[in-house]
Amino acid sequence: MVLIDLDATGTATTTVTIALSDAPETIRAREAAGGVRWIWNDTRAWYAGLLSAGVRVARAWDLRLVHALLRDAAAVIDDHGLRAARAWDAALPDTLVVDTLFDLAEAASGPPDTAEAALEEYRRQRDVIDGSATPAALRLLAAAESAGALIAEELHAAGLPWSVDAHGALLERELGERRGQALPARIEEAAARVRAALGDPAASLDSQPRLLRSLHRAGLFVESTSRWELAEHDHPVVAPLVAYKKLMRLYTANGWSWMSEWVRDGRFRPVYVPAGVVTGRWASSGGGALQIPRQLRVAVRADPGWTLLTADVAQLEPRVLAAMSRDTALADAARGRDLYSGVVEAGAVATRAEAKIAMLGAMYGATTGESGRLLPRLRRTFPRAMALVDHAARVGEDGGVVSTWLGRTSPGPGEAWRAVQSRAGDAEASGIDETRARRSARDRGRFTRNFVVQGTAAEWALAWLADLRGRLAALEPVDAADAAPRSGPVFGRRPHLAFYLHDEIIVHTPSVHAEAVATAVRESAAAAGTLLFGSFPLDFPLDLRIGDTAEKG
DNA sequence: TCTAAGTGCGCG
DNA sequence: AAAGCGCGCACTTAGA
Repeated sequence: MVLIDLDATGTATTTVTIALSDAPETIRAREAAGGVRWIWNDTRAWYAGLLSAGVRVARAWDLRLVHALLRDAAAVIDDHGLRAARAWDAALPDTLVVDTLFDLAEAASGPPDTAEAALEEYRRQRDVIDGSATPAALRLLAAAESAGALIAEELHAAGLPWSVDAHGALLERELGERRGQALPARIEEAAARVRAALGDPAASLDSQPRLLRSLHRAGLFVESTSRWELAEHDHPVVAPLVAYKKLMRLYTANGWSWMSEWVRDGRFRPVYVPAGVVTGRWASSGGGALQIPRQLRVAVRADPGWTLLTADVAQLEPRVLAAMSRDTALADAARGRDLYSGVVEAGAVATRAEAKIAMLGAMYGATTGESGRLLPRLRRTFPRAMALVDHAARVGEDGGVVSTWLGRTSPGPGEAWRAVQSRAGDAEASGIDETRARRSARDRGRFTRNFVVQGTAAEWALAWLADLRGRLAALEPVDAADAAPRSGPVFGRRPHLAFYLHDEIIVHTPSVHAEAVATAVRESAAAAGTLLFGSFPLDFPLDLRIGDTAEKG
């Protein structure tokens, strides 16, 4: 089930159904001719196999992901029966996503997999978008989402270059030698120090309730065993316990067993889940791709003859907020410099630290503490930006939905939420009912407040990635002698995205292309800003580094 | 023996 | 123990 849209403008379609067995060669040939967009039920199902067969695809339309977007989008006026087509809600189970295309022919569940169903759904999606309140934005969002789905598979196929030696050296330095079943020596030593400080040689350190009781017996009256609370007390057990937790975390989350499970052939290949978060951010499944500790960055190493380019966007979310609210004061504060310094110069607050805390508080919905205290000053200086997030919060508290810049819409309030609110409105509602209702309303308000900003930032990042992907593909591949074969047949000879995390990317590139890649990364960031926000005067400055490791500065 | 929920911590 | 959003994973205990 594959269809080809032969019309680059996308207004008319000519479709061709391709047999699975012919797919790689047919698609390779049509790609070479150009101007093609592949329409398929689920990118994961198709693209992993194509990539391992050495076939790259320029453009696609992921019916499942676009269906999910349109199902919830507030801009949709006539859904043409889309919401009732529940079969498209099903994701392909992880167990069916394998590296060979052909094993998927008999997929037992997942979205519909006939050409007829796909064509019908595609036409419906086009109709829904064309007849919506914001067709241009939704079209862009659908294209960006689909590009993201391609990129997620490509990131997995290429992988992040990972040095087992550097990782192992770090583990030995921090934990000591690996000792089979037994804990490494440094962890045992830390545990012994904790038990000595507790005066309890048998104390259990890995069970939160038991550890808490041990701490109380030793005279440390904390309410939790979290590092934050421990650090506020002056007690001989604090330092060794914090050290123990730190080492144990490294050992269990990213130790030798993580390495042997997730690093294969010099590559870390996490599974990315595009739009896995309601806001449109990506999630990941397996390998903890989105939680790799900075400490482990030393293990990210370019192949010989290759180098790594790491780039992240400075203060992406407040910049996006400035653009979507058309707040020129905030844009002025951000343009050409560190946004937080600009906020200080605008006179809103006294220090950069205050600016950061206040701005994050505005986007997350802080009400108390330093952040809450600084908010009124931010509102005075940047009224439009603050009005946008305040309004999003109010809509959420009232049970409404909010949308990102391109039209991704938040989920509605659940049945449980409504029940809590309506109970508080009953004649015989108790004070507890009212408190609970108010609190859940506020909770939801903070969610919708953040949704519009986090979600629009995710859209900007998708636009950045999609644009960059095209620029990287246009660079000359290197000779076979300079190849990095572990990056796979498609990416072994050309610069490729190797990692992505919300506002940061790592590109693995032949060294000869490093400067060209840096230019491409900068230009694509600028292009993403223009694509989303037109001529609104705001830049998206990057912190960009080139080197053989991907350590952050 | 399985699942769900709680806790804590890593990332943005 | 986070005040203030969004995640995933490891480990434990409680409950069926």
